[in-house]
Amino acid sequence: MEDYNTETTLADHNAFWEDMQHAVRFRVIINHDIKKITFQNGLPSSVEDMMEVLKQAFSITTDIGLQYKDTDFDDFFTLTSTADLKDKDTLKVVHVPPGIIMTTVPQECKPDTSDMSSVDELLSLDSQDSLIPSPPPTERQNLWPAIFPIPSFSYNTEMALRQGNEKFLKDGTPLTSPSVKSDILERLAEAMFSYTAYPNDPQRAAVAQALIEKHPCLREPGSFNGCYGWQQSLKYKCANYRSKLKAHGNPELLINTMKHKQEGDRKPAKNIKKPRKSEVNYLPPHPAGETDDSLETVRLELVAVSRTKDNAHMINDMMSRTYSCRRREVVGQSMQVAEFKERWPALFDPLQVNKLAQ
DNA sequence: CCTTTGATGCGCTAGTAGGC
DNA sequence: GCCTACTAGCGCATCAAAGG
Repeated sequence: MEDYNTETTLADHNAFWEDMQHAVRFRVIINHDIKKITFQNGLPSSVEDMMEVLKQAFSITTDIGLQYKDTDFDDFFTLTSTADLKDKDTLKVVHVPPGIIMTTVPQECKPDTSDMSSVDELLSLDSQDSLIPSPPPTERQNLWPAIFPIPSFSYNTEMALRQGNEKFLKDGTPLTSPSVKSDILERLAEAMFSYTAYPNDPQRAAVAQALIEKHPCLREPGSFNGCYGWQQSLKYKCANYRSKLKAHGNPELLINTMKHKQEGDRKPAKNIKKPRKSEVNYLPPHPAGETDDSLETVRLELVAVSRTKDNAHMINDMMSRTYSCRRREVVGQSMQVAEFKERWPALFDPLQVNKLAQ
């Protein structure tokens, strides 16, 4: 996420604020980013307003929920009132499916897992407990929305669009600007990627349609549906965007590169791995500071520890650390259950299964 | 009726051209 | 150097026709 002058932007949101008080500061966790935010003149009166302010401040384009860290339990709870907050509290931004309002504990916002039966699907479960690490950047909990929400663009682009729309309504002149187009494509690709790394044709068409509906000046005069060019550009952009993320080491995409395919599978279209419906944590990165080798050592220790008694806490910790390894084995190597069981005996321990099912 | 086969279209990665 | 646009070569899913 880009750097952001939070306090300047917040000044624009005075309309949200009621009771003017002294500055209140928060530590805000967004995926792996940890930010600071200061409310100079008191807090928004409602949680919804608070979410809006945070979304604006941190350029979040998707629907979010808010959790706060309770000092008694030392754990996160869903925020139901800004009155629960005090200076220097920790807030956590969680992504929720559009239309779902979080009014209770976070576990109830998990995706539907009632039909999950395989080990692969079992491992896909997210959890707030200690078994699975905190959400990685690639986690997806939002299903593709019925109506795609067009995100906000850069300040320059928004200004150009505002003027462009006014001109379009006056005389029908479409807006064509390479820099505006580039910014729009980048933000749309980012927004689509928050739902899926591989948007299909109907999905891209829906995005293009939503774009020209929101910004009529982007409608293409010669196009049969007004946005076919945008559909094509989004297609190219999604592919180029994936290439870019690959270069940055995104594990979900790296697994589909020729280099990372097994011998004999090194063809572009062969054995492409995509997340399944309802799947989250598809291929999370290793925890900070961990490598394949270091985690392999942990796995070997885990196998040994699994044979001893009174080790639940240690196993929990080690299973948590090695979660990303198991995802790689399940997704990348299509391992047989028997072999998987041999490598990860603790996973099949009743205690661990209960933890996953919670 | 079921299975196999071939045609077709879509979408993937890697690589590249050309513009800025 | 980064971007969009494009191509080559390929795998995969789908579907209709052919064959047993």
